[in-house]
Amino acid sequence: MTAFYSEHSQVWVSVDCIIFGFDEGKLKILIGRRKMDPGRGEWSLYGGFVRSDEGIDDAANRVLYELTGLRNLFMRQVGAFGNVDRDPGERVVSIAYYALINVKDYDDHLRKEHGVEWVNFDELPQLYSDHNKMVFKARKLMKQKIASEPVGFRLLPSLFTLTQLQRLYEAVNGEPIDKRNFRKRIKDMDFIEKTELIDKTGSKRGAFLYRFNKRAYNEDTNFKL
Amino acid sequence: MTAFYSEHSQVWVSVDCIIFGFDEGKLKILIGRRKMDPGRGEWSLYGGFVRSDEGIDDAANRVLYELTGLRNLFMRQVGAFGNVDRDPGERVVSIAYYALINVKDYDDHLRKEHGVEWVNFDELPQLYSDHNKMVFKARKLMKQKIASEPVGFRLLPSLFTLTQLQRLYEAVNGEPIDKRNFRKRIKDMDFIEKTELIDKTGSKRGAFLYRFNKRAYNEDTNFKL
DNA sequence: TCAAAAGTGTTAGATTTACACCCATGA
DNA sequence: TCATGGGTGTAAATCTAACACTTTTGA
Repeated sequence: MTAFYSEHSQVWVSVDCIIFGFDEGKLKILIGRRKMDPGRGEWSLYGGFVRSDEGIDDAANRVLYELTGLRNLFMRQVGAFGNVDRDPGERVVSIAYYALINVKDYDDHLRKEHGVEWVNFDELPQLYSDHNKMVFKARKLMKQKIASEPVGFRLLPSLFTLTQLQRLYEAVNGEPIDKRNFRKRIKDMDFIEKTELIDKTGSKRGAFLYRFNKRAYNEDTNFKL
Repeated sequence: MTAFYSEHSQVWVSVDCIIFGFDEGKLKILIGRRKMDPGRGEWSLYGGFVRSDEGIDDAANRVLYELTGLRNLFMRQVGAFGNVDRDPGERVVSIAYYALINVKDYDDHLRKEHGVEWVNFDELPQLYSDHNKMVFKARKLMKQKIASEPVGFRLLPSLFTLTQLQRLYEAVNGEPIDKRNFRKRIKDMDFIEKTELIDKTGSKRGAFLYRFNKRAYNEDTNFKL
């Protein structure tokens, strides 16, 4: 190690994950009670320390995998949080990431093993340290992202009805959307494919199921909801 | 220190600054030749290590102040960059920040002392380590920010002509703007105040100087350029 | 038979874009 | 006098938002 480095001090670096889900028409996030000191028992995001042999994105992916058993989740960095006193124990800089998952893909048994729960986004309790700040920023970025790229599908099953899709966008935007205008816009998006399958769980009449065609999207390029 | 922390490894954390300026109708950023190993002699962003007794935002502000002698610059975090091998020497996670400054506010003597130069944004050379990635992301965020909040003024003198303002927005967006439509939009923004002062440096006829009124903006709330 | 969700077009208003000429001045 | 940048309005096109009724079917 050269003198250039050694004259400076090192800190711990961790990652914290804001995991968004969508269920029963509501936006949710995954939180749990902290099992260690400091802050034992407080509501908290799930996280972990970055190891010396892994990049920060790799660390976030590892932590997400440990928690959910899922790979290739949609994940984006929220930013670094590094106030001196943010961690009551030691100096820790934490890098927040948000991820979008389909609630149904997450094995409920595994979820309970980790002691985490889906809570409604707008009934979020106070969280450990600066986690509320992280969640706030994650939400803002996620909202922007979903409005400009078709990643909302990551929160739904691979087959979904237009009403489900509308409810999702309503939950993300926090305001109701006109049904006819919404469907008109969807019809213009060639990468949302209608199938011949019908979902009967949401209504007596039944609704057509749609699917997102990633290939068609890549060719397309225009998105605006 | 509790066992909880000590079983994990620490890393160095640094900040790197993408400093945007606007001069002669072009968007510029401030870079210099690295004066230390590793990477001595390569073009690089200006940065520094985060100290154990300062937050990361404080570190960025300190580094900006060291370099420019300016306080209260408009500054935002770009994100954390933490690939294992991003720094050829040791494991360093770096947090990038971008700042907007008025080129004329930066004392040229001080600039030379630090050995940094204003280079045209679209003639950027290859930079040290992952600094090009940082610049790319900073540019994207800055563009978004300037389109949604009136912070572009931070790149101009406090008195400016409408043509200067238009050139700035053109440089940021990378495409020409219709003069009449632009001025129409500006007229609707009450927080851009016309003064009685006239700038004769840009034309024979002279052009009215305008100023940004922050107070009027805060009351206003609507911005869209 | 009726409650509940699915599905479907049109129109007015707002926003955005395109476009061309006269003005004032210093060289 | 002429070259240069400063300043101004209108009309067409596009986009957005508002709005109500019919269909299907299980309970």
